[in-house]
Amino acid sequence: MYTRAEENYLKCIFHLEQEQKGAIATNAIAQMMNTKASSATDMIQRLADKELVAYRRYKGTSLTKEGVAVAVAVVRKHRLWEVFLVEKLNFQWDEVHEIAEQLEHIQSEELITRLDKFLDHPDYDPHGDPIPDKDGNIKKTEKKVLSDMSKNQQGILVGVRETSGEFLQYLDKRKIAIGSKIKVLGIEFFDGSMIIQVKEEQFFISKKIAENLYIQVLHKNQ
Amino acid sequence: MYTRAEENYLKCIFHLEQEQKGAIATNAIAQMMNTKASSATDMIQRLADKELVAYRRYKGTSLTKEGVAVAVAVVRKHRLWEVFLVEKLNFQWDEVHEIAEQLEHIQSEELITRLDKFLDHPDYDPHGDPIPDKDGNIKKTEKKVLSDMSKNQQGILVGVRETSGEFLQYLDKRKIAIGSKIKVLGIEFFDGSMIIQVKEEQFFISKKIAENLYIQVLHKNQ
DNA sequence: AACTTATTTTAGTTGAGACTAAAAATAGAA
DNA sequence: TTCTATTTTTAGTCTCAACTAAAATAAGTT
Repeated sequence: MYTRAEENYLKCIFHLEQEQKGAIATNAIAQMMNTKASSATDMIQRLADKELVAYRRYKGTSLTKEGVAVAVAVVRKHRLWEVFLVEKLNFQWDEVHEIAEQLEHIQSEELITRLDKFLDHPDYDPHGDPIPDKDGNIKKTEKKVLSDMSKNQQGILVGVRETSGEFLQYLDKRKIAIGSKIKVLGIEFFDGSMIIQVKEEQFFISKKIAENLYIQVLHKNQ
Repeated sequence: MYTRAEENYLKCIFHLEQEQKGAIATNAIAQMMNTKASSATDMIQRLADKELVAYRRYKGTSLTKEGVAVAVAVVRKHRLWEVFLVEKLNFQWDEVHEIAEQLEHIQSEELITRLDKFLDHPDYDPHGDPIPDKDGNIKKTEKKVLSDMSKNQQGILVGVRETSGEFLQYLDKRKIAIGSKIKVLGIEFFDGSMIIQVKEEQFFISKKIAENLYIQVLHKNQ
C-alpha cells in the first residue's frame, strides 16, 4: 500500500494532468500541495523510484500507468464519500471536501464496493464530477463553463468551481442546483453577462457567476 | 488535534484501565500496541508532556481527565462506525474492526454528530459494547461472561469475545445473536458445560463457548 | 542482604516527510 | 549569445514514531 502523502501527491499530479498537456512542473505540484518545491522534488523522486511517475530532472513529471491507477482509485473513494456525506448525512456541497480528503485514504476494497452499492452506484459526485468505476474508467463529461456556451445552447448544471457559502446561497436562492437544466437565452457581448432560463424562470447572470458554473452540454433532442 | 499514534496509545491505555485497577505497566501497553517497550516509553513520555497521562518512571501510567476524554471520543467514533458498517453496509461482526480502526481517526465533530443521528443514536455497537455519548458518558453495562452466570439467571447476549468466522457461524447456525435472551437452565459442575434456553429452544454449550459470550444480566421481572 | 531475573528506561539509529539555504539548470531578454 | 531571472535540485536539519543495544531499576529467592 501507499502512504497518505504518496496518495495525495499522485492525486494532485492526476488533477494537474487533466488540465494541462505534457509533463507537470515541480512548482505546480508544490503549489497545489501547499508545500515547497524542494519537498515536492523529494517526494517525486520517491514516487519515481517506485515507478509511479516518470520523472526527468528539470523536465517535469507525469504519472505512469500504475500511478494513474492509484490516483484514480483515490479519486473514486473521495467522490463516493462525498456522495455519502451529502446524500446520507445531509451535508451541503461545500462542507464535504475536507472530510472526504480524510476518508479517501481508508484502505479497504470491500468497503468501497459496499459503499458504492449502498449509494446505488452513483455516476457523479455532488459537485458534478464523474466517479471512476471499479476499473478506473471515468465517464468523460463534456463539461464547459457556462460562460463558454453560446446562445441557444442548453445543458445541465453538473458542477461549480467556487464553493464558498455565499456563492452556494446565491444559487440556492434562485433554485439553481446540480441537475438543473439551463438554457442560454442571450449573451451581452460587452460584458459577457447572460440571460439564462432555468425551468420556467429567467435570470440575469454576470460573467463572473457564469465562469463558476460547469455545464454538461446537451445536444439536440436531449 | 492529536496524531493517529497518540490516539491509539490513549485508546489502548483506556482499554487496559477498564480491565485492571491501578497504573498500567509499560509492557502491557507495548504488548497491546504490538511494539517494543522502549517505543512505548517514548510515546508515554510524550503523552505525559502533553498532560494526557500521569506517568512515573518504573511505576506505570494512567490517563488524566483530558486523556480519558480523548480516548473516549475515539472509542465513540470507532463504535459508531462499526454500527454503520454492519447496519448500513451489511458487513459481518467480525469484518468491521480493522476498518473501524482507520475510520475512528477521521477528524470532524460534525461528521460524528450526523453519523450518530443517521444511525438513530445507537447505544451499543455490533459486539454489544456501549457507545459513549457526545459528552463521554458510557452506559455501564453489567456485563458478564456466560460461564460466570449461575443456574436460572438470565440475560441478553450483548457481545462476543472471539470474533473468528467459525465461532460466529456456530452462533448463527443456532440463531443465537446479539440481543438474544438467554437463560441458564443447568450447569455441569464437572466440566462447566451448560444447558441454556434461547427463545423456545434449548442448547448444550461447552465451557469454551460459554467463556466467549458476554451477557447483560437481567434481574427479576426484566 | 545479596544475587538473579524481569521490567523499564536511556542512548543512539532509522525512515518519512517536511523545512531552509545554497547550488545548478533552464528560459527569456538585451 | 550572453546575462539575468526563474525554476529546480541538492545538501543538510528537524520532528514523529518506530527500532536495537545497553544501562538502570524493581522484584523475587535464597
